[in-house]
Amino acid sequence: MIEKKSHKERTRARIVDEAAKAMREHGSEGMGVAALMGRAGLTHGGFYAHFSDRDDLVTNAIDRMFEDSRDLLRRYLDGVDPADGLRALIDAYLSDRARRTFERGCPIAALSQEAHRLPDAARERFHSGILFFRGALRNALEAMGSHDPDALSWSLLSEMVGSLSLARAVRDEGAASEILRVSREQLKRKLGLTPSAAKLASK
Amino acid sequence: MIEKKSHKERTRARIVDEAAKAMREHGSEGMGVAALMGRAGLTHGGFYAHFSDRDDLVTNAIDRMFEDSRDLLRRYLDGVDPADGLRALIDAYLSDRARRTFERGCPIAALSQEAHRLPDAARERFHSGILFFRGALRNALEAMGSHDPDALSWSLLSEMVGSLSLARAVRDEGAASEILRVSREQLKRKLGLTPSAAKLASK
DNA sequence: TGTACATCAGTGAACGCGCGTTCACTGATGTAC
DNA sequence: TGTACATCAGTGAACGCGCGTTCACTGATGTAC
Repeated sequence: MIEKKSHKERTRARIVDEAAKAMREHGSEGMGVAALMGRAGLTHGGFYAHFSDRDDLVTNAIDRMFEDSRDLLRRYLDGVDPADGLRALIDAYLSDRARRTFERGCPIAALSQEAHRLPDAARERFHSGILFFRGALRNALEAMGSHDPDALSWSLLSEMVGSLSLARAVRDEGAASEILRVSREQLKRKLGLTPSAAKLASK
Repeated sequence: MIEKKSHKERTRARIVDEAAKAMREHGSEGMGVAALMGRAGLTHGGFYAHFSDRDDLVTNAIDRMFEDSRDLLRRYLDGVDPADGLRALIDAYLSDRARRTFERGCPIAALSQEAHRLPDAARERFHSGILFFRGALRNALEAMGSHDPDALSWSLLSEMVGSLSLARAVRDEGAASEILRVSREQLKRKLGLTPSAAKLASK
């Protein structure tokens, strides 16, 4: 049986989708209710038929962002060789494309520096999202037989988030690309994922 | 001859100091002119005797923050063995104390994720600040005879910034401390700065 | 040294504006018979 | 199938509020003589 969503449910989902996009680009405080509703093709007054207040929306938008992260992690890590998956994930996460794409990018790289200012409920979901993301990395590292996946997963996530944040902050395209390239190489080398290392291992 | 600052210059410096603190905690968009002037012991109307507009202040506050960074880098890296300096810098940057101290913390860890929204002039200074910070790390790595200081300095800065941002975003003190501890250890090991490595080298 | 005056850092009321939120209303949709 | 009615998602005017900014004014400070 196909699960039908009511008209209202679909409208609400559209608002949350737009909020998740806008927050990644303009920050949680930089997204206004009126502008958001306009992007969803509605007028601002209807907002409160869907959410108790703005904080309620922010909380839902955070969850929505981490659903994208969950999909990303599944797409790269589920049902494939964990080393291949991690290598591809690192390349995608630290790509120039990801750097330029704010709307659909990683919520941790977009919002972790303002997480401490999020309303309580939203911050709680953000926290859970970080733990989930790190858990997926940890499991992949463990599956590929890495030593100390507990530590390496935190270190990996730290450099991924920091490198993408730095690359986006820098004003020079060349420098931005270099920052990402360096971290891709350093992380793959550190985790034993370099093509050369793989070739050597298979010989 | 002692350089005397006029009363107005000292007042202006006080406003910029407070702005630099407030922006690191509340973000560049979360600092209001009236609240800021109140913190500096003044009323809001006087603001425009010192700055052309709010953007002008933000630009000056960014510069002010990176002056703190410059002082920090000098304190840890100037006139000491570069490996000792880097080790101490990493321990300080990724300390629980630094994690809790927003007001005087690293501007890159506080604002890089909103740098792309800064007014043009401020963004330019932020960019310069990042290059300066990275340059200091690069020089220290080069001085200690590290291979590829160009790449390692970017990678180091990325993990430092990412780790501190993550540790601040997480809601659990234990997890936050662990994130920092892991990156301290991983970075020192990667750069050949671990006490054990140092001991081994001196034997 | 004392008086008169110019300077100007800082005050505080006021402005237009956009924010989040409320609410009386509209009009399309689905159900009852 | 057609009509009458209830439901309720969405509209748009209005609200109080805090924002950045302006400006006429104050009053402390420093200089001229």
